[in-house]
Amino acid sequence: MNDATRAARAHRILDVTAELLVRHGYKRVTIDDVATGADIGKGTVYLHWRTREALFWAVLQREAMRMLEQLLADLADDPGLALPSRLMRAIFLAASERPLVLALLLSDAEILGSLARDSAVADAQKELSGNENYLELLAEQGLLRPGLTPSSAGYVLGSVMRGFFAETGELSVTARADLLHDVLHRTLEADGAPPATAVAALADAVTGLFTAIVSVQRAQLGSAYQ
Amino acid sequence: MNDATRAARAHRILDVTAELLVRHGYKRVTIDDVATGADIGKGTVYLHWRTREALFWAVLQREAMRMLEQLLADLADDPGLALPSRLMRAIFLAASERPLVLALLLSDAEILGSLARDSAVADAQKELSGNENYLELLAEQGLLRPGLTPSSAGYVLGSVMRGFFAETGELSVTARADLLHDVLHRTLEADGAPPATAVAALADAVTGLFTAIVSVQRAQLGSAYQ
DNA sequence: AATTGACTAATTTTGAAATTTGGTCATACG
DNA sequence: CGTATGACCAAATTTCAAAATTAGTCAATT
Repeated sequence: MNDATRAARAHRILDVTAELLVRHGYKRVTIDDVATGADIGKGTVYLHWRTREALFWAVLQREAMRMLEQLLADLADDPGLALPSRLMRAIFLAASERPLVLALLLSDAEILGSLARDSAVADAQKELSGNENYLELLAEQGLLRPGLTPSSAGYVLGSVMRGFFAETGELSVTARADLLHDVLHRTLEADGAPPATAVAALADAVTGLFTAIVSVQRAQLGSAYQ
Repeated sequence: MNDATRAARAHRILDVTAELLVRHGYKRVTIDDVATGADIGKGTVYLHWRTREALFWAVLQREAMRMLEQLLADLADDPGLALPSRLMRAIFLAASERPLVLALLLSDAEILGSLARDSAVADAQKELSGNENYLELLAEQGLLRPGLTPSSAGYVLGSVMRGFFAETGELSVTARADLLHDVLHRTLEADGAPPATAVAALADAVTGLFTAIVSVQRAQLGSAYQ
């Protein structure tokens, strides 16, 4: 079997697993279900992933990666999207239409199961709601509101993201996303239009950061991807 | 037995229960433990509360009430404390030194047990992190930033409060409280110093609101209180 | 009249047996 | 050949009934 066929099968397995995870939750998805759903034998699943956890984690990684790839594409057209208010609004919207990414960010025990207590999952959560490098970057480019340290800004960013993801009112997703933008813009960013050079530098750095994450994930997915 | 002695005993029971709840969590606190700790018979506990849940709920109510009473005292000296940024900062600080109020706001299942799924608890959570009346009040007094509806402001207030309570970084409690103040001030409040008359009216209304809550709770606590 | 703790019904815990499921690998297959 | 498979086994989970604990009551006691 060639690499392309093998990768296609890996993706079919991930598709089935993702579907089952969203529909039934971590505990109720068995490897037998996955194998049956993908029309293959159970042993074949283990030709791609060593354990059940590794398979489920690969599903989450692929979802997060797809979101990052979309963000990378948007970022290429519009560097201003790298600013925290706009970036977090975009992440909020993109995550809202991806149940598994949402589950990841909300630590949904029903869907994540034992992965909810995994350190890799904790890392991914941090990564997606403002990591340290990103905040240092903002500070370096003078894009942080004067008086804010990267650490304070990080706490605010983390808290606000967590709160907005967790709180589900009657408002539409876009209305909530716009409010998130407002809060972060007024709270974290300096007054006035940011200098285009700083924004460009930030966008480059964010692009590099996201690309690095995507590469690491792609490597971990191994031959299962592409 | 006169009312004062009876109330004193009720408070002793609540003291013991509060202590045990914080130390051991909901599931591990038995009525026998409480009775023994308060040096009375088990039946005596039931002379004050009909069920175990009612006793535990009374503990939480008393804690929340004490916090509100402190806020009412502070509010009397300083009407500006009724503004959302300052009020939520005060609630954040006051709750942070009250483990049971913190558990209430964080829906801590370990400490709240089955109460975590109680509707009265959900109501109390809403009450303490910005209720609807409060937001209407802000709107009426023109203290909300132009463009914000009470419902949008309510969503922001709820999300931000939830996020700040849940997120525990390396920052000190006061640093986090100050950041909470900043976020809410910049996000919810109109620019410039608020008119003293509006602030006074708001403070009066908030005082009325809190007093009403305290009265209701006091009534529910019944002869157990005062 | 107020308090109590022995008592009971209901809930929770325990543990062992039965079932399910993750992971392996000798066999079948193309 | 190398790849895919499902019968197989150990480990984990579920089941279920017996044992233990505990919420709530109330006749006896103070």
